[in-house]
Amino acid sequence: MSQSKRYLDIVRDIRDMIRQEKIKPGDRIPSERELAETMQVGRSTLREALRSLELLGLIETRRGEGTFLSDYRNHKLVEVLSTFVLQDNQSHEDVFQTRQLHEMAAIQAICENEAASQMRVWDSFRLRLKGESFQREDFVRELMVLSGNRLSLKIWFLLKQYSGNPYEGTVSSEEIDRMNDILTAIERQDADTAIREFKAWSEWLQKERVRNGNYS
Amino acid sequence: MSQSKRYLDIVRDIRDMIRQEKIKPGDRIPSERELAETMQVGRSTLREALRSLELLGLIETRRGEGTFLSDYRNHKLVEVLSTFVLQDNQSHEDVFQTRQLHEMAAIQAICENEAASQMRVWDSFRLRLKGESFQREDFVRELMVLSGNRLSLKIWFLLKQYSGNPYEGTVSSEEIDRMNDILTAIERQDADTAIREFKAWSEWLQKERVRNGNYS
DNA sequence: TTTTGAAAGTGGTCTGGCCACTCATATCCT
DNA sequence: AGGATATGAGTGGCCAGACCACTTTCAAAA
Repeated sequence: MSQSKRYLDIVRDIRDMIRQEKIKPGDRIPSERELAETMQVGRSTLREALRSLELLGLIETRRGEGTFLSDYRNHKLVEVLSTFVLQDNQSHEDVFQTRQLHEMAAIQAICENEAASQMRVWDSFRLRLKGESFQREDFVRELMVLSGNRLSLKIWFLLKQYSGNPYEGTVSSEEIDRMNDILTAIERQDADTAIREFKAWSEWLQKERVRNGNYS
Repeated sequence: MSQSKRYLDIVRDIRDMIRQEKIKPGDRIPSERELAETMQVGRSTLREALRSLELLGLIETRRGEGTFLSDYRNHKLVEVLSTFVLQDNQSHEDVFQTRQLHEMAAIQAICENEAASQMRVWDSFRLRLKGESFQREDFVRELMVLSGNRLSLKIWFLLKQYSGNPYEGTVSSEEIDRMNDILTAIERQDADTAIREFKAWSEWLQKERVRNGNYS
């Protein structure tokens, strides 16, 4: 099996090892020399696999200390991929649309959930909206979390990074009004309105970014 | 600058080289030995960078031939999603909802696209619907493709596999009626109806699977 | 007890080599 | 002459061994 490409087997083996041995983020994994021997493979080949995993942000290596399993939320993947891939307008558009798709679906889910739409979260939101340092991203992330779909949340998280911090910065006074409208619609479980308002804000923000040339 | 981690510099250098020399997808990039020399770096280090890029799907290496720049659109974003995000215990429900989400969004996109909703594809569909061997999966996949969002298509494909062939089998006569309704709605660009009908079918099918215990 | 420094362990890198494979070219046989 | 075959150059895949730079540890020295 697996004709050529030993390093790919190693990537898989390491992944399996991490699962089976229940290695948690932050834990140390065996040294390169040790792994190379147990896997019956040259150290350079093993390193090719490790470097790949490191570029993905799955592991973190510290000279003189060892190799550690890192928190997957810190992956550098998006950085690398975006610098290579995002020259393509179609890709850029696809990412935006897909991200927006998950966001709107989250709002839909929240509105359909009787309990969620009556939570105190909304009051808390409004309070924070008045504060100085309310970040756009907090607003959207909270919505994603409240949707209850963890898979969707994770996909959204990756896409967000991939498109280069689309929600960077704090909200302006105009945006506060928009957000209040969205929250109000959610509270009365009016999904259509909430989504329409959100979409309008989302696309306004996107145009704003393009105008300011906020691309990497 | 960039103390330690030469291979990261190389990743960047290669990217710059690709841009400046206007290397297009499918083109061949210099050999490992050649690159190593021009970049004043050992071949093993150079290889670590190349393997990383390969794992991301940015380049393609063929033994005996060389290294080639691969199509940006083949980036491994979704594959990464699968290994890093899908690995932990996700409920079937999350996967189902997210898959359905992408499907409904595809229908929405098709309906909003004037050209797509007037394509001949629909006639072709109807013809095939009458045939014996019409697979459920063909129907949905075609919709995903027609949506035009390749990223969404990839995510859908992944989720479909992950949930164990939800569209296995051929359509029954009852389903043919459902599908005809969906197609008709799409043709008159009635997204709401099309989505509602699709959702009904999708959830009916899901219940059918649960009843038959068709889980992987 | 505190400081120091040597040793062990680790990742980072390079060199040089061998193998397996592809391809273009030259050569040989019919 | 034309088609099959052998050869050699070029390429990626892999390995062993060697340094280097760095962090940790712990025992010896102050």
